Amino acid sequence: MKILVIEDNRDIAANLAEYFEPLGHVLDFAEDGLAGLHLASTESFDAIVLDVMLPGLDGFGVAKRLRQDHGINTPIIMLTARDQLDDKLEGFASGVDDYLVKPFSIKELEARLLILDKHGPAQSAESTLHVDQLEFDPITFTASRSGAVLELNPIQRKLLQHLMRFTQRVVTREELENVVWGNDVPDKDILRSHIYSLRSIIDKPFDYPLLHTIHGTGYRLYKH
Amino acid sequence: MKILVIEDNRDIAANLAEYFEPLGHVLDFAEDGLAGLHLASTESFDAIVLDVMLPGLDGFGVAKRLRQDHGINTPIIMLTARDQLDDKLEGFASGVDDYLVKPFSIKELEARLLILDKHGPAQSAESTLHVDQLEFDPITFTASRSGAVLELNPIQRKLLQHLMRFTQRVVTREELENVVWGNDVPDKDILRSHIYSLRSIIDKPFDYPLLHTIHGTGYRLYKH
DNA sequence: AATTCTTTGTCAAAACTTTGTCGAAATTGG
DNA sequence: CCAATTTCGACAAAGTTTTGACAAAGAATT
Repeated sequence: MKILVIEDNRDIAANLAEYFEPLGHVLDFAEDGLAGLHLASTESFDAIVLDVMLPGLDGFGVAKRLRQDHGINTPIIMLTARDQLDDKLEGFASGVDDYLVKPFSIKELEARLLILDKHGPAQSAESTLHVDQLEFDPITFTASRSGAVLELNPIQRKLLQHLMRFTQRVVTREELENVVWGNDVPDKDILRSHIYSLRSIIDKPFDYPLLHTIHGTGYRLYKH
Repeated sequence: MKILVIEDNRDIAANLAEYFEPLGHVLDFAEDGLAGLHLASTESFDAIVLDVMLPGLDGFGVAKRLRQDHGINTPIIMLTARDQLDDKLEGFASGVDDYLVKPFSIKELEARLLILDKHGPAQSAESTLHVDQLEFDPITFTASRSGAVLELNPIQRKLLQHLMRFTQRVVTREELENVVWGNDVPDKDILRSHIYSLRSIIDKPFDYPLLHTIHGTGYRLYKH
């Protein structure tokens, strides 16, 4: 497993390294929120261990920005101090998958990391998305426009789901690329092809388009 | 949602309360099997979270007596330790609706509770399952399509049962693998073979297929 | 308003991945 | 030991993703 540890306390970081590296895991470290955010959004990890208290950008900020600005859904385990228990709620709201209260047993951390690795980030039951005549049900993976069923392949599905979730704002190309390929984005132009094929399914057969290009930035899905 | 938590570990109970109560759910707690049984049979809950290991009457006993002696079919999610996975079958036989292996991510529990809430106790493991012309009786383990009896071996049975229980959503390969083999999944390609043999029994002899492939993800059993 | 430059759209063929098929070998349980 | 079940492997079929070349649209510069 490749794990990113965002933690400013060097003792804790060193302990984690000592325990996990001999087990064959690869750890990367960041000592503050911004450095962590940068690493997390440019490289690909199986999990992120994130302290709440960090110099500069705190843990919530990191989690929120990773999820919202970069479309990255690598599982995150948050470390909180016992007197910050209320923070857990804020943590879950910012997209954290699990938390541990400090001081924690390193074995417990290991167990939870393994669970996240195996089951992936728990997608809490999402409900059907609507944008004008468009409908997408993330449970059955069925999409339709004005009642007509749309056949989507996996990439088109991911793009549509993300665009529908954030219909109220412009979605950047980079963000879409992260949603589809994680941090291993293949080539600059490939997204264009997929947007084209998505359009030919969700827009072309209908009266007016819903997927609009924001030149120089990205796309936005909405009724004009 | 009103949820009964039957769990003797106070840390776990406290964590559940901290996470779920601010979300607007109401939790009741019991610290042993008998107390849980009493609460569950005198009050009404939307779901029960039940630990296997309890002082006195264990989780299976609670589930069995709730279902059999009290006729209560409130959805039950069972919490099992990692080394008790083999108990799963016993659990389903006692009327448990779903499982989580400890330690678990609280978000995963939330997701499963929401699913049970949405699809209700009608989906409980004990009642006959119907999907279009397909029928499966989980008590006698007999399956039929349009009245014709289908002979299934154990793996085919588990696959069909799971697919029928979750007919309303896409079931991932990984999930099916876990259902059949627990956490010791043998090899990537074996599930394919079993799906093939399941299809040749439940679909091939009939007019139209019910088991559909969701490319890149898994399968879904439904009438198109 | 014409030119150049950059970004985005279009499309089909090639490369690649995932899934289906089925016989044979290995394993399991009565 | 035998019969049923499960695993395994190899190839075929189906489906998906990438690639590249050119066209069209939009922005910037003169």
